[in-house]
Amino acid sequence: MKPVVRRTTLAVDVVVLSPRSDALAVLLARSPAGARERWSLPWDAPAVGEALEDAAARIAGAVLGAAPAFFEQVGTVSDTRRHPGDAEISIGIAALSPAGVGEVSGDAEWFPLASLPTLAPRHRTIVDRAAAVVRQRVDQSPLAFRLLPPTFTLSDLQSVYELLLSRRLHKASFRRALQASYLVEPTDEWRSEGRGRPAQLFRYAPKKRRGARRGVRFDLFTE
Amino acid sequence: MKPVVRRTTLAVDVVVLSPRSDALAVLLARSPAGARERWSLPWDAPAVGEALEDAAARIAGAVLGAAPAFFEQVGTVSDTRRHPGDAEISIGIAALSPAGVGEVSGDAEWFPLASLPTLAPRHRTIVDRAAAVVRQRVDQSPLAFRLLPPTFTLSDLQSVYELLLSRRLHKASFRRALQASYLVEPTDEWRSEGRGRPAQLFRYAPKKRRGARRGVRFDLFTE
DNA sequence: GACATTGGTGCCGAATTGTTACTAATTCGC
DNA sequence: GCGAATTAGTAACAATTCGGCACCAATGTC
Repeated sequence: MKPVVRRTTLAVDVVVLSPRSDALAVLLARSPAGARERWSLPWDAPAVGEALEDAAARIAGAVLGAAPAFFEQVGTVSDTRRHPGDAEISIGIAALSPAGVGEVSGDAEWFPLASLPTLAPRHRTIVDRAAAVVRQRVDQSPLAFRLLPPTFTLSDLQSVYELLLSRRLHKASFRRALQASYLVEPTDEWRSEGRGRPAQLFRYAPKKRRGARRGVRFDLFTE
Repeated sequence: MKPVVRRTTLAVDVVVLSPRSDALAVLLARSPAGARERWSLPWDAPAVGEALEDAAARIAGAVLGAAPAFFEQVGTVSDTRRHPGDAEISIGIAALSPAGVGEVSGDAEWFPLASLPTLAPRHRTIVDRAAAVVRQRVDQSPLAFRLLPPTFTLSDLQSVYELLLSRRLHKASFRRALQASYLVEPTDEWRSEGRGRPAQLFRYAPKKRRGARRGVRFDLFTE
């Protein structure tokens, strides 16, 4: 039996994540009148010939006012859970946007991940997958740097990691590991945030990594 | 502007991976006459209402003779690289099958990852992504156990990890880490492989994991 | 029975990690 | 002005983990 392709309906659903007021937040768009839920993820169909990440950039940009800097697929779903546009197939894409970037239009709003409004069931699934993927990949990929502006303090960076991992980290250990990784370099600027000692600003500038081959870590299993 | 879904053509492309003759191998199907390449990944469209992993199980099962035990999406592609059935959208799914399982039909064959025949460009992309995803997730998910039969020796397990990671591991460290993880339990069976001391057989039986919270690992970045 | 081969463990020095404590530079309140 | 509060950054130490080596165990081969 020769395989054949099938025609179906398709949507790209984008989970824009950004640190807002000390929590990891998702950008939701107000649904058009008559929808079952008041809020939904930004979504649309990709244009003909448009790459999926380009579609995600366009969709996120329309709501955020600026295109996020980083995209990652978090899974394609085809189950029976309802999609706002009744697409059979949804491609879920996480987009990371630095804190403070973008001018959210009146039809959109940031919601902390921990207190989302009701979403269409498929959108709820995609948000959960996006959060899981981001948390899983945070120490294999420089995701945290995509949630920060080009220059940042080490305390900023640590805060982002604490948001993503949902736990406190030890300052000295964090900085020691970062130092050893040659991922950041200091600038000659300093930021004064009001009270406290001013902090030096760093930028993400990964250097030559000598192969830091480590043993197998069985203790990182998530299932 | 209200978003709308778009109709498109869809295929599920499956990368069946299994250790065969001391290498990680991919199962390829002989292409029908007239195709540009002699070999291709097993693929088909999902049936209406069929979940993607179910479709992957059906597609892999038809070629392998037995359904693999584990599936994981490795990315959906919509670029212009050619698909054997000219699908606009391909959903790539990795399937892991234990060594020795299945009776490959005459129309299929195992190829070591390192020496694949020419594939349609999109299939080549999907194979590369599958290999990358499996290698990245090998110490976050019990993938290696899905490439082994229900009982196995610790040397078998270490060999699979070495195949997946493409490097040698230290025996004592490997076993120490495994011991501490409570992922396997011994059976009372032993296997004699000809020469050498017989090895005890173990089975995958993950126990209560006390939260082994570790620090951030900047040295695992892959890009 | 010596030897080769594979399985499995004990031990030790080196490297890494978690923690506590300390110093540094600034603002705030008086 | 000056000490308390606050945030940044580092030193030093103890505990743990890791990699390598050596060794013992059990089997087949000659």
